[in-house]
Amino acid sequence: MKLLERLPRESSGEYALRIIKESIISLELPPGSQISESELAAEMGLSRTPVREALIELSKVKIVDIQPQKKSTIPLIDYEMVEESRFMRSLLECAVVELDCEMAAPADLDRLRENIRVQNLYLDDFYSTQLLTLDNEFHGMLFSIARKSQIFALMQNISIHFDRVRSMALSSVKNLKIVQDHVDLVDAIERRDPAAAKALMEKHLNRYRIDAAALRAEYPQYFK
Amino acid sequence: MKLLERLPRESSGEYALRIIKESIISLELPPGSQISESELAAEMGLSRTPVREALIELSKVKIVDIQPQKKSTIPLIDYEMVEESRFMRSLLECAVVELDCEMAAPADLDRLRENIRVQNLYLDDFYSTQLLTLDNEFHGMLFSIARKSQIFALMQNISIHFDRVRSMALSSVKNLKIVQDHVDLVDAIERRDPAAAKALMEKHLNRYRIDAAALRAEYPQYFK
DNA sequence: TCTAGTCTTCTTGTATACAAGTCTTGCAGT
DNA sequence: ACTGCAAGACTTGTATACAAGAAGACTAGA
Repeated sequence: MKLLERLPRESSGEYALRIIKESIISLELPPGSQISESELAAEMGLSRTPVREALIELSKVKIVDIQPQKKSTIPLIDYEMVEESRFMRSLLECAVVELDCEMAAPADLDRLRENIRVQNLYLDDFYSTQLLTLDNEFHGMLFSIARKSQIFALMQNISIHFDRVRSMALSSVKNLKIVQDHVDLVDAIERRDPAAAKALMEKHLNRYRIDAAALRAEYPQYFK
Repeated sequence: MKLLERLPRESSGEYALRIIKESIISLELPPGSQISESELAAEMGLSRTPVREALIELSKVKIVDIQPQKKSTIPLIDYEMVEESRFMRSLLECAVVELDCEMAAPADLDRLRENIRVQNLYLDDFYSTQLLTLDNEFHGMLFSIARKSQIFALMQNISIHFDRVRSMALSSVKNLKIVQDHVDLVDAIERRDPAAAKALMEKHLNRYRIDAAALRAEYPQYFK
């Protein structure tokens, strides 16, 4: 478990949630592994309480499996769950980019393009965590512009299933396509072309569907 | 706060969450009111811990507002949030009934019709809680049939905003229409007619949009 | 009278102690 | 050798004690 720095004014609970979430996505807490409130708390230098709160939240979206009075584990990757997560994202994101075509102000487009510019800086970097973060921010902006931030927050939770698979799959070759998708998306929004924007988003999110089959062959121990 | 019976094998935390959620929907914890972990715990005969866990979960979907070290309140009804919630439901439910048209087995249709039959028994009842529960079960079944249960669970959380408004608006006249909608929906699914099913669902969920304006006039103190 | 400061009392946040359930391990009896 | 039971070492669940921050009231001083 990699201990990141604690952000200013971040409560212990928020800190625990952030660290655990990152560790699951980065596979430092690998699928199938057993976890313990006490152990995690000790590693992070906290008490069980905030760690427990974090685990409870993660268990709500089945990214942590709490078996009362027995044990807690990081579930194996359940392809049905990944697909359910992808289905939900696809629906919501497509609807949101359509709204964006009506609602995006010039300043919004500037912010999106600035984000993409930074994405390009990290393109060749092996440390794709940065790129993942920027990607999340990009999609978050699309929701924010359409005044659907709360939905984005909710979706983030179930998307962890998705992100975990993504972090196994990301290669710099793919990254190139992904960033280009973002460019095309912003262009479509600027042209106020909802049909094109929706189609682009659908294609964009579909890039991850193909990966799963190959990954399953490569890391069979992580799959159900 | 109405104390319901504790279900068998229900943990304190689950119990607390259920009671608090019901109390918010039924307006026994009215919008704008201040709440306190200690008070709620005392009323329910529990310690702060499980109550706190429940409040944290509810605060994630902004149906409880926790101001650290200050106070916690039940937020006023925020129409933007209700609309966001309705937007999300509409999108997901419409997509799901389309799937149901392909995926529903005869046994599934039977279970749906049985639920509707019971709905009719409670039609004239003033205690619409029963009807609300049946309605939720009905929609839950639609998700389950399409193998999208996790999405339904997630959606339930943000739907509290919606349900709170619903519980102010439900009248037996409306109930009649709602139950008829359900009948029509199941018919469309049986006919394997996704276009009709989607249209019906959209109309069905739209019934609640109209209410909000009138309610705001009637209960201005509950709105932001 | 007004203002500044402090103290009391509330809140939530965190740590710790204890309860209760589950599984394993080892020992005793057959 | 095998079976059954009991003790212990885990787990998570719950209760309680304490810390820290915020807000208001009250007092002392100008």
